[in-house]
Amino acid sequence: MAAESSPFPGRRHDHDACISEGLARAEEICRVRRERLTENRRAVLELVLAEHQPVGAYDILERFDWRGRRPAPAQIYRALSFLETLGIVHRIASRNAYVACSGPKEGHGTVFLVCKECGTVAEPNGAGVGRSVRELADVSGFELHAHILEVTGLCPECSQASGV
Amino acid sequence: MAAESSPFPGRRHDHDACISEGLARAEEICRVRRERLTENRRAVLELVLAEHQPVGAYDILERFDWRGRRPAPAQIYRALSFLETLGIVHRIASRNAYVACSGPKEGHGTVFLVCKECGTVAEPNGAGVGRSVRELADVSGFELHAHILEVTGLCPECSQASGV
DNA sequence: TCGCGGGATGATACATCATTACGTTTGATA
DNA sequence: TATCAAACGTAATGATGTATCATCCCGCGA
Repeated sequence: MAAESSPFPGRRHDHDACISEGLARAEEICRVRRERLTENRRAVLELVLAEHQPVGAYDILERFDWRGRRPAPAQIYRALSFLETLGIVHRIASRNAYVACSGPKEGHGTVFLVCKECGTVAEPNGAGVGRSVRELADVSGFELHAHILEVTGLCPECSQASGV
Repeated sequence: MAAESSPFPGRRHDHDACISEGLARAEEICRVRRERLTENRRAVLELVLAEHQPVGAYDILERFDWRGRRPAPAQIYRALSFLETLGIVHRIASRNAYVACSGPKEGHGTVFLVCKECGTVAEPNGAGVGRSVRELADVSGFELHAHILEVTGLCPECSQASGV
């Protein structure tokens, strides 16, 4: 049952589907917000979507060889911050790296499970944590604006591989 | 009652006491663990304790003018990571900066309330959040090792000043 | 007290991550 | 098609964090 509700992508999931879903979501959000998903932004998003591990901006830069040209860091960062405002890419502060949002679940973008072993990042439903955070803020007299929780440990697969 | 249990240091708290308590704790921990609180480490700790705002490593570097010499970054980082292993300094990843631990409460080092306005960081009791995180990890099949929650918003004083 | 060994330091260089500045291009729209 | 704001291309620079290695210092045993 844990496996069923696990937010981790299985070893053998259809990754092409992840990518096309991610792109489709981006297009939809841009359409609604009347923003432009330019070639640059789309290319950066594809490179972030390509893995479930967080990717550094300079990693993207290296992999980015769009028509033989090679962009400067600023270009990558511009695309990344645009994609962040759209909520389809999140920054993992503890790693100075970026991951694609795994879906528009409740509390998405607030909780990240980061595997120490394989680096995979999962984004579980953060509703429960969200409640705890609101309580805590209330009690502390703190006016809550946002929160991010980064959890480190071992993902189901790496945990099995090492522990058992 | 919110004020009573607020983890934020009041405007007029005895800050010298904060500093000497912090140093005393560090000495005690070092004594127990048979580690050395060298002059460097103590100097860095004092500079981190000097404020309730997170301090960047290079800020420390600038303020550090120990007998006219000027240390290199590595020295600051070495002291900081030592102090982190002791648990008396914590890194605020979202700010690339460091704060002194406000005390050995339950769940200390796991939750930080960061004021957008004045930058003050408070470290509330993270037990409730800790439970949510364990539940979440369980459900996700994730082997939990550590977690850090960074909450942004307005501290009680800034909230009063701006909102009301 | 001497000297040995491991941890801490001092110093240089370098690696990595991110932003600023500014002129040019592009695309929506009036 | 003229216009203007947004996005791009490019160079430079700033901010943060590590690697390396010779040297120093302190606790500890002879």
